[in-house]
Amino acid sequence: METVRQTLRKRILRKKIKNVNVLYDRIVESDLEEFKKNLIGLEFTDILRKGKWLIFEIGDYYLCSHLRMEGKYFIKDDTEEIAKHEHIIFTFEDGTDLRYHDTRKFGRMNLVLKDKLDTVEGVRKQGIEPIDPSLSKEYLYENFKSRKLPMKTLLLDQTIISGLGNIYADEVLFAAGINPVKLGTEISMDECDRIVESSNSIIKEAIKCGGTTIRSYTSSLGVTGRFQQNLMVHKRENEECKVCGTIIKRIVVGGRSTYYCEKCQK
DNA sequence: AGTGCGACCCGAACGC
DNA sequence: TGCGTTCGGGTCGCAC
Repeated sequence: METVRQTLRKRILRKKIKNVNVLYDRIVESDLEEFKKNLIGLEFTDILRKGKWLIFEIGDYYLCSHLRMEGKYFIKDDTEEIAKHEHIIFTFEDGTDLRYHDTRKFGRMNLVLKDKLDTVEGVRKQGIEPIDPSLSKEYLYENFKSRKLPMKTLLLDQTIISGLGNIYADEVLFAAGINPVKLGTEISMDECDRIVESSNSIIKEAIKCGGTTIRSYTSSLGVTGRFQQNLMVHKRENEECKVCGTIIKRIVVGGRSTYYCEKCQK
């Protein structure tokens, strides 16, 4: 998401919106008519990010956008035909479009006045980012110690740590040497410290790499990440652990595919 | 209150 | 150059 933010930021700021075309209503959670009308004539002035939410600054508003599993943004000439799965189209006065593409239609957008940002529940409830220095072992310990849920599930809880998805959660647990099914109630202060360190270094490195692209087709704006080369466990079922050679296992935790090394992760 | 699980969608990958 | 089934980079709501 940070890669998407940085790339988009270079390409769409200071361009006046001439038209907004919504082809699939349910993506827009805020009032649809306001969404279609209020953005016309305005320019994006900045793009922020909170966890996996992109937050476009525009006039008196924030446009909050969550891409969920497969949402992507493309910039195209406005003369190009609308492709399948392009659901929301912002047309700029310079003849280009910003197009939101989402195969599974899971993504969501909310247009809110700036002082109402907290009314977007998902945005408001975000926890602390791995790259935020205020993420501490004490904070994690307090949030984990009473929870009878597997650590894998707790790392995916965006209200505790903000921004870890299924890939990075597996990688953080591997780097921290923690078994994904270990319960929050069983976790030590030292393990929390390792989660702070691992999540910070993994996310920083992933941002440097331009993110992770697993499925081989074009990602947002045609940008392809390189972090998949650094993956130690995720999507590596039946392959050897790069540290100890043990065969990587795949299990399901909280309904999510989970990859781990049973020797390295106790 | 906290936890488990189906729903939301669709295409790709898989099994036969 | 089949066809049905399963699975998934995420989150929410509902049942228990």
